[in-house]
Amino acid sequence: MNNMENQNKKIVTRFAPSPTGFLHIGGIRTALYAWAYARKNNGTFILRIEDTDKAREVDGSIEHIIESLKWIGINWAEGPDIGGPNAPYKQSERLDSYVKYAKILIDKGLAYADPYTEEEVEVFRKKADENKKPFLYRDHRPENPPIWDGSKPLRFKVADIKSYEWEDVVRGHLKAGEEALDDFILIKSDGYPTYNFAHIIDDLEMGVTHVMRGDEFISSTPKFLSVFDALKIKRPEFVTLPPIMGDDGKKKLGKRDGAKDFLEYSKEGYLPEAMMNFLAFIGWSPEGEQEILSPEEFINLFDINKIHISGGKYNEEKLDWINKEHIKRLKNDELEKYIFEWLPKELQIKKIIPIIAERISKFGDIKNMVNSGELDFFYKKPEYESSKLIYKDTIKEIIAHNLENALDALTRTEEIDFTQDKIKPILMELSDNLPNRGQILHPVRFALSGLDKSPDPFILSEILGKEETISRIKKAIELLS
RNA sequence: GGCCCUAUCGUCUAACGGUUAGGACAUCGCCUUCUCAAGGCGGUAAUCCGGGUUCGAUUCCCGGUAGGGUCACCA
Repeated sequence: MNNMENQNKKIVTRFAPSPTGFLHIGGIRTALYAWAYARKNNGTFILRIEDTDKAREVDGSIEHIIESLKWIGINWAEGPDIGGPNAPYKQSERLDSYVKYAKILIDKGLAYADPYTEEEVEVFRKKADENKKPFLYRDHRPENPPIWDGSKPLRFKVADIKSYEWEDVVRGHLKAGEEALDDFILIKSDGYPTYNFAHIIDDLEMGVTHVMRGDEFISSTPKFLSVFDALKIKRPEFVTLPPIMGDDGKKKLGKRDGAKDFLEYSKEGYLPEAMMNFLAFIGWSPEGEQEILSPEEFINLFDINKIHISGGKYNEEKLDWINKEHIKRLKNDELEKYIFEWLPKELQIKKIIPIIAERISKFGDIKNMVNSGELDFFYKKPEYESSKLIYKDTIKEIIAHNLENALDALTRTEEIDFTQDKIKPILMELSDNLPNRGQILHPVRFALSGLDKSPDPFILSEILGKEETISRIKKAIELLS
């Protein structure tokens, strides 16, 4: 019944992080799916900040979260930075709403002040532990609780203790026994609501139709359901996302075990559209076999019914491959912009771009290329031993002779503008008469680069230009004599 | 420990009970090649175990095992 009712409604999804630090790929993935689903259905995507735990709050988190989401290309129609019809979007500014609904529950006799201290509750808990019984607060429900004045926690009173069953878009039919129900805290003694209560009220007031979140909330869903019943409000659709496991172990990815700040990927030179592509596939796959998706293609293909049930590992090798594929698809001017950002002034040569582009999987790799000195020869004459010019066991005189021929041909050619298309035939023609092309191509390449491993001599001479190419070959001949 | 959930190549996954179990990453080999990179072609490699149901189980059911989640005045 829920399903049919919601089909005619405008889709509203939200991402509701708590400002307790940076976001890692797990959080971004949750946001991505909620955003994509709303986008695909012309719905509304809301950003809400769940800042009800003042002790764990970290300064600057909200800005950091917003920056992370914006980088990957997720935008929202309503949020703390832009406002909207359901403002405010920070739970700490919505306390009136929680109190309003709390009072409704109190009036119905479905909420009461908790007279015990934390220590006293702890004693109950320990005792249950010792008896190897699950702890339930409701086993200790006070007979005559005091009037709630805000100084004590306000607890929900489960009226109807029963087994709950519900439908999850991803997991299907789920159920839990009555031990999943308890008199949990709605509003803490500091006046802030708990997640368990606040998110229900907010989702209700903001008209959220689809709740997407990790599987850690499955266990507490019966509690939410009991509140829906108490308040007589309709359940939203539950969309449980599969966990993302760490690269190494089998554990769910978390900040404690190595999950990094999402913005680190930006600093390492990954493309935001590649990150979106990568994240999209951790927990979902489309119908076809296409693996490289633009943001538009992803939104178009996204289907919550194809979200996976079981968790997948975070695989950085796959990320690198996806990123490389996205680099290949970049327009020339975009590619230049990205690559030049990582290059020192003297290496910001247009012609060097394809050489670099096909050798990296992320732009941060350029840093290693620069630091290793393997690009220096583009602006600096190479230093090397003359023996390095020798190809296999070819005798020195032949190498020198071949270099002379190359020099001669390149000097006499009428081409002023050296391009690899023009240089290649010239050198290849010379090499045709040789027992092995390496006898001329190797010394030429080495004369130009001074490196065991480098791009081919044709592209090198194009980048270096006629004058520099000829000069370096001359120098090699001198070294051999 | 109680409750809940999950299980296909090393990894991510596809396969509305009938497929030589498909694809991708990684890996290996070959081709192209003076080296590197890129590219092309190909190979190795999987249904956790045990019972059922069925003419026929990767697929449905039960049990085991393994893994994950959760049992807060955290979200």
